[in-house]
Amino acid sequence: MAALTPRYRFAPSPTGFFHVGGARTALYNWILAQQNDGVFVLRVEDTDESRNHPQWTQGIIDALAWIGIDSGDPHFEGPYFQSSFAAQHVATAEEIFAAGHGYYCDLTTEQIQERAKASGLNGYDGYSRDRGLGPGLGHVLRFKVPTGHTIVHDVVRGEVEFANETIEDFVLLRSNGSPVFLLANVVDDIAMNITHVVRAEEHLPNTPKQQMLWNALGSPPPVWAHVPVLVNEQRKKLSKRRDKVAVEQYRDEGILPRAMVNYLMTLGWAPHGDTEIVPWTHIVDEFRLENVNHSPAFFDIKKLAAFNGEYIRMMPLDEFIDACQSVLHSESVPWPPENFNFEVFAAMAPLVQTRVAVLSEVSALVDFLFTAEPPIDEAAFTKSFSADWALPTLIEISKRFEGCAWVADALKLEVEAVGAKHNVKLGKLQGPLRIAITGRSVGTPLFEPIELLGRTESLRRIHSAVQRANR
RNA sequence: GCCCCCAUCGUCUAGUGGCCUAGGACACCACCCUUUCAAGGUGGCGGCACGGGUUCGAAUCCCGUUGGGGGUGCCA
Repeated sequence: MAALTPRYRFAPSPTGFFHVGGARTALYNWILAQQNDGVFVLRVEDTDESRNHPQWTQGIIDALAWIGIDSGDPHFEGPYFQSSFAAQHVATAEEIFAAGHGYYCDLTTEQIQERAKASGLNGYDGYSRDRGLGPGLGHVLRFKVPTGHTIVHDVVRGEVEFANETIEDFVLLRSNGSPVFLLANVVDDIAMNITHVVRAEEHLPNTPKQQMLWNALGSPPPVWAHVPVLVNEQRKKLSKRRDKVAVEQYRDEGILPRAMVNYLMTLGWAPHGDTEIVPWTHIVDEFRLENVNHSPAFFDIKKLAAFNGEYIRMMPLDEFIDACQSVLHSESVPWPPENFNFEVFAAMAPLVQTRVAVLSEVSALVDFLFTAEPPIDEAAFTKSFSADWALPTLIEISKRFEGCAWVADALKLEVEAVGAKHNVKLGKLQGPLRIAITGRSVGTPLFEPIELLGRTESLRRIHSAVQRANR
């Protein structure tokens, strides 16, 4: 007998953007497919065709590509659209009915609730099981849940046992004849020879229903694995409404895909050893589904940013400069500004690289070099010039700057000389100068950018600040 | 209500009965370095939810309690 090719399905819903929780599950499936020489099957899940927009699916594929899941790879298959198999879903439901595993029911939701209230029991009581109803207007097809127990063998959690009596006869076909998600899912999984279903924990309570369906259709159920969900600070499942969850958003802010992937993999799982920053190949070698944690994990943006900072600092300089190109923008300054100069930026890049965690922070460190009139932080300005030595020393510095050699080291020496004279340390003394040049009180080392800015412009800014302080 | 899952520093985790005085990472704090801010270095703070068992021995196994989450749709 030929060995069965393992097939892992990744089944996101077609909502315009891609969820970080989904990204992690995708990664798990992708790693498993690679480890076992299997196939990663992408199926976009919605029984309602009107929601299958091509651009949404493309968004999912782009996001997958960003985190390193390549749709051109031989291990990648799809995308498939669940809604395009609707006819098959209905036909299968009818098979189930014909085989005696289902029955039609004409009760409305209100009637079911009334019966439940009257009997004191929960949910639907199986009222129509033996009424012999056929398909018809207002009739739903329900699955006849057998007696006994259903045991779900889960790679992550072990055996989970459900008493079938606690599971009501669930709907397969709506009264308008359309199939429900639960059924569509199983039919598609069987049709696509799916062998492993790795998905979020929230699906665990529905798994016995799906497993019954697999059995009713004469197929051995797949290997199940329910991984913990990602939660917000309130410990609630990450929600698109409340939380910042779009992978694309992190991409646009300058999170590096390697950092994102590495961070995501440390939620619910950890590589061996004392360091969590590990290369992707290492993760692929070491990851085991059996070792995935059982409890929900908080998606910590601060830690993500810290990982990203590490990855930024690991980059060779030219790669860093290159990565900056795509994200150089800021809200206050249109980017790239008129007088953007690549050479100048490249000269600044080494000073910037250790000072950002996210690439979008880059512009705020260099924008003053490329704008005619950098906006001035008023509060910082006032504070910097409050010392009695501030204005006189700055004037003195500007005088010295008029004649000295225009290189960073020389500029620094001039400022230090003024400091020695007034008995003010360089760290303090450079405050007013920094505000004058950059408009801010913190930033990269000062003298390199002053050199890059040039004598004329630097002096102009200093004079302008002196005037402002005099007002 | 009913069903299911979960429980180690603030957070993410290591831990699979003795290597645990519970290890690491992020965050936080202090110091060093320093041209502000970072980066880097050193150190610090901080945890096995609770109660019963089992065992010579429990973070680890069992039961219960409490707390959290999820599911329970003619949503996906």
